[in-house]
Amino acid sequence: MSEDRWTPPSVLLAVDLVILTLRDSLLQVLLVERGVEPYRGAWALPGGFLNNSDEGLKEAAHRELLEEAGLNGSQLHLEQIGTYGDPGRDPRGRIVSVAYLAIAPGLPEPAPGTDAAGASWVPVQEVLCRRRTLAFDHYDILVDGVERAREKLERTALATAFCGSTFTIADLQRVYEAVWGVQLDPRNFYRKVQGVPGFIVATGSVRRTARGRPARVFRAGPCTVLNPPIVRPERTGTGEEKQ
Amino acid sequence: MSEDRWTPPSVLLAVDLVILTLRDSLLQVLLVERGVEPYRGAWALPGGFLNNSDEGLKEAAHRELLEEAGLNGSQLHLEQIGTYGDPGRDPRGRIVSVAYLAIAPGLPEPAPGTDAAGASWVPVQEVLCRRRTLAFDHYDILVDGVERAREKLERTALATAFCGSTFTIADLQRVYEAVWGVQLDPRNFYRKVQGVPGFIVATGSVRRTARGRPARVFRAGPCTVLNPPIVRPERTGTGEEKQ
DNA sequence: TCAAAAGTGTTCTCACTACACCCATGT
DNA sequence: ACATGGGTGTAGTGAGAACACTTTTGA
Repeated sequence: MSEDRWTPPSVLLAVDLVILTLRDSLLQVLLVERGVEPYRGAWALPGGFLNNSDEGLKEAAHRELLEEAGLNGSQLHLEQIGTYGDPGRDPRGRIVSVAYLAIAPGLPEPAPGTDAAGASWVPVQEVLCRRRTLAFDHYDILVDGVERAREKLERTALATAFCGSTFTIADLQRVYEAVWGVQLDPRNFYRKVQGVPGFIVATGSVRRTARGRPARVFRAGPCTVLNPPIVRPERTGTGEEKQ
Repeated sequence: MSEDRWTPPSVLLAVDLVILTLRDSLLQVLLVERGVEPYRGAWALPGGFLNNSDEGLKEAAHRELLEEAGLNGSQLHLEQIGTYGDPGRDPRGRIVSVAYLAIAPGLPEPAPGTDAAGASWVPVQEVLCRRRTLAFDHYDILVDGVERAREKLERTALATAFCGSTFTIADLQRVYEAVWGVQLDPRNFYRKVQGVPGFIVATGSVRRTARGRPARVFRAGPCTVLNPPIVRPERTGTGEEKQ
């Protein structure tokens, strides 16, 4: 505990983003193609270094969100996943990265044409199945981020962050099904979601679709913590746990 | 994404520890009395700066665990809580701190006489009730750490980390009761714990106490994830939710 | 009139709670 | 004998799964 006279080493601090959304009823993540070494040409999570010494961590995450994905931070779910600081995780030197999870409502446009032209949405399954590899330890970060999202769907109103300002219960169900990778019974889901006080509130209007009865339209309610929770069905050992 | 020619600012990286244990059937945390400015004389979580640029984050946590608490890291639960990096959280300058949660079995000796003489175990309740204040943002870190421990008791075998290598089911129950701050039915707890395959395994021997029937002795089983989980009884609104 | 999607009612099952009860020990 | 804590049996309760059924729309 002799912290006098000796100056501790300083490290470079970066922020990486796991930005999830729902597109074509699929859970997708925003990836960028790296334009510089190392891992030039490989896919990676969007991110970057802290701007200056006065920038907060979450503040930096918001800035990267805007710069690299064109997403305006306000009214967008953003939470810290964890910090990844193994020496050797970046060949450039000692770089410690704080990872954030962001949830965006399904955007109509596929990729941001703004700043990072190489950015595009990729189905999470493609990465998880190793059909597409990521730079650095970004695979681990993505896995942790997705798992975080899966957990939080159970007990928080995170699912509404995937939807726009209004949505139907079927929309919400598609979120749960895509993130969890399961099929849910629409009838039971309907009642379960309605049974959580303050989770969703009806707007009064309905939404017409191609066919079938129009669905009531809802918006996110005041409750952020779900009580009772929407419990994820347990993957009863089909043998493909780790796959 | 113009990361050429411009060199990003570096920050000082520290590691802070929330070390929890069970003493006198109370959840306690290890605190140290600060010997230097800032916050000289105040209580704080043990921690310190990274030793050098090649030291891993978890590695640094293990080192601090040994240096400040005299706890040998091996076979000791240690997991990352999160990273706290608000500018201004430390008056000395921009210091980003990665917080770790450590769980130790109840030690017979109250405080480590080793290195940091000012260290001592303090009931978590005393801090949470603001009867004892902490330096920096260590109160927030402690709250997050305790909440993490509470959550993990439900679905992982974390509770066994509070016990020694062997324990009785009543010992385990005391862990759950202390961490959650609730009372549990011993009969139902007994069966519930036994009903989780691989959670605990009987050693065959029994432990005699002052009075009553001797209890069977167990040790931690191979399973780290509890299925079915030990569900925490919900605090049915006694009105003191946020307090 | 039919298909398709929204929304409702009802049964069954299973896990958990509560508590009565038996077992093994020290005093 | 009896107090104390360990361990077992069992009925009642409540939430969720499964699924039959009704409602409302477009074609």
